[in-house]
Formats: sequence, C-alpha cells, structure tokens
Amino acid sequence: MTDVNRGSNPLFLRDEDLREGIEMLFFAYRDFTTKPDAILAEHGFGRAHHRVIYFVGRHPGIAVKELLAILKITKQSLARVLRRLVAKGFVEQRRGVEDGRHRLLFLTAAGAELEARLTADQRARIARAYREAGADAVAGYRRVLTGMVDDEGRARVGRPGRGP
Amino acid sequence: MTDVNRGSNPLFLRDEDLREGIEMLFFAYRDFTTKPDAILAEHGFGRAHHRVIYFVGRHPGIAVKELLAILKITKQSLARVLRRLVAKGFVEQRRGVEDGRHRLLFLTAAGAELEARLTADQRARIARAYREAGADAVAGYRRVLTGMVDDEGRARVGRPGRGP
DNA sequence: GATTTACGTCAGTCATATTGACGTATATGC
DNA sequence: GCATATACGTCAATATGACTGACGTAAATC
Repeated sequence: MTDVNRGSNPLFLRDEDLREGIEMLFFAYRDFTTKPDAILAEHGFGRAHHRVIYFVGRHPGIAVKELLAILKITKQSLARVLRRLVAKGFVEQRRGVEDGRHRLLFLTAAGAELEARLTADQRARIARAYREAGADAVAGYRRVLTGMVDDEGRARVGRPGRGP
Repeated sequence: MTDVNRGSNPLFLRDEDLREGIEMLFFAYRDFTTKPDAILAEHGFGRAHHRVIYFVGRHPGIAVKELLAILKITKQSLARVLRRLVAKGFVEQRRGVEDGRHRLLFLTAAGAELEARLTADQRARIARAYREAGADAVAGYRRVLTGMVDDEGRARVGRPGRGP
C-alpha cells in the first residue's frame, strides 16, 4: 500500500469519516444537477440529454460506440436520446470518412449554445469552490476523486479529442 | 473574495480545468453506484431504495418530511419506494411519541444488513482513495466538495441523528 | 373550533433504463 | 470473393423513478 500517511497528519479512517465522504459526493452531485435540469426541462429534455450534449461537445466527432463506453448505457437508450437531439437540431451526425460504419457526432451551433448554458452553472460552481478552497485543496480534490474512479474512466478524464 | 490563492500555487482556472472537475465528479458518481446497483437488482430495488436505506440508517428515527428534504423528491415518489421497503421488511415505521403525526423510520435487522452490504463497496472505495491520496489531499477533497454543495446540504453532511 | 402540519394514496404522465431480436451497411481476414 | 466481424439503427416489451394534481385522515396548534 503506497502513500499511506503522506500528509501532515496520520490517516485514521473512522466509519464516520467514510460516510461523510459518501454523503458529500451525493449532495454535490445532487446540487450539481439541479440547475441544468431546470434548463433541460424547457426543451422537454432530461439528464441523459445533458450527458450526451456534454460529451459530444467535449469530443467533437466522437463515434457512437465510444460515447456508449463513456456513458455505460445500452445503445437503445442512447438511440432514443440521440434521435430527439438530432431531430431538434442540437446534434449532427456525419458518416465517417476513414470508416464508413461510424456515425460521427457533432454539436450544431444551437447545440453548442445549449451546452454552454447547461454547463455555465456547473462551471461557476466548480470555479467558486476551487477559489474558496485554494490550489492545494484542488490538488487534493483531484487526487482523491481520481482514486475513486475505475481505471477505464481515469484514462478518459481531461483528455479531449476523438478518443483512443 | 476570500482565500484566493491560498495554496502554494496561484489558481488559474482554465475552462479545461473546470471541465476536468465536472467530469471527475460524473465518473466518480457513476462508478460509485455500479456495485450497489447490482446488489439492489437482486431484490428488484433501484437506486432510490438505496438512498432511503442509507439515510434511514444514518438517521434512525428520521421523519418522512426530513427525509424528503434530504432527497429533494416528492412524497409520492418516496411513498412508492418506502412502501416496498416496509413490505419487504427492511424498514420499520413507528408512530412518533412526542408528535403523533410523525411516522419515524428505522431499519430492521435485515435492513441494517442490506445497508452494510450496499455501502461496503462505497466505503472501501472511499477508504482506498483516501489512503492513496493522503491526509492533506483528503482535507482538500472535503474543502472543495463542501464548497460545491448548497448551504442547506452543507449543514446536513456528517451530522448523524434525528435532524433539526 | 378552525387551521395547519404530517402523512398516505389514487390517477395520469413522462424520462430513463433494461433485455432480446432483427436488419443493414461497411470493413476485414482468409 | 466470400465469410465473418463490427458499427449502427430499430422494433417491442418491461420496469424504475420521477413528476403534477387532487383528495383524505389524523394530530397538533392557534
């Protein structure tokens, strides 16, 4: 086991500490989705639409299969969400040039605008928390959360582009 | 604005940094719920049942209204979940002594056992991430996440008992 | 005694997700 | 070139989770 007691104080993990960690994650996620949910409701969209818009914006030209790997849902679930986003003109599909089987996904101008609106509150929330906590705390936040996600997801965070 | 640049390095927040923060939260939450979801499926339960079991275990004797305030869902949504948990013998309702209108919620022995199973993976996950990251990082994680939740939720984290 | 509070419930609706099966177009390997 | 694998779409059935709106009951409070 590496890096035990690396900090200034030894790490005694009581059940109470662990539960606090669980709850903070729950509350943060809950409050993190409140504002976007309200914006999505204007269009009759749900949280799933937000996730698709976010990751398509983050990885322009992402293929359906790669998006499925990020979201970890079935293609049937994604299809229904994607269908509406395309129908309403927020997402655009283009046939892949190198591999004609791929349907590459892009945000339209309207999609990019909606993405910005949806993410604005979340970005502001993160920025505020980061500034109030300070750079050292941000580094700690990143270290802990990175340790919490599975290897596969760890590789995916903060690496924009087409994917592997 | 307080506490800006409190750490060893000044805080320049690029869009990239903020998005990374958003994504880590998404992936952590996603991976955090995978294992419990599988256990819940054995009983035909969903994530909502886990949340109720967790918070009833955390606050034995909590009233329905207080639970609704934590979960931020409608009483109709809670009722359906609670009904099944009571019917299957995981949660128990007792009429309040001081105030006869309250239905106080408790886990049964089976409920406590299920709660332990459900939370085991999450606790292990947090514990591992905490140990690998070190005490300083944990303090940072807590600082940042605390800044992210709304005031109301902030007061609720890590304060077991009956509630206000 | 009237009002408020806490809780339960019926009814209808919608979004998100699942499994399973089938079809089509394209790429790849022998 | 043909067989197979891959990427994607779709139809169908089903379940959970959440909502709004309305109505009822019991207990506390003013």
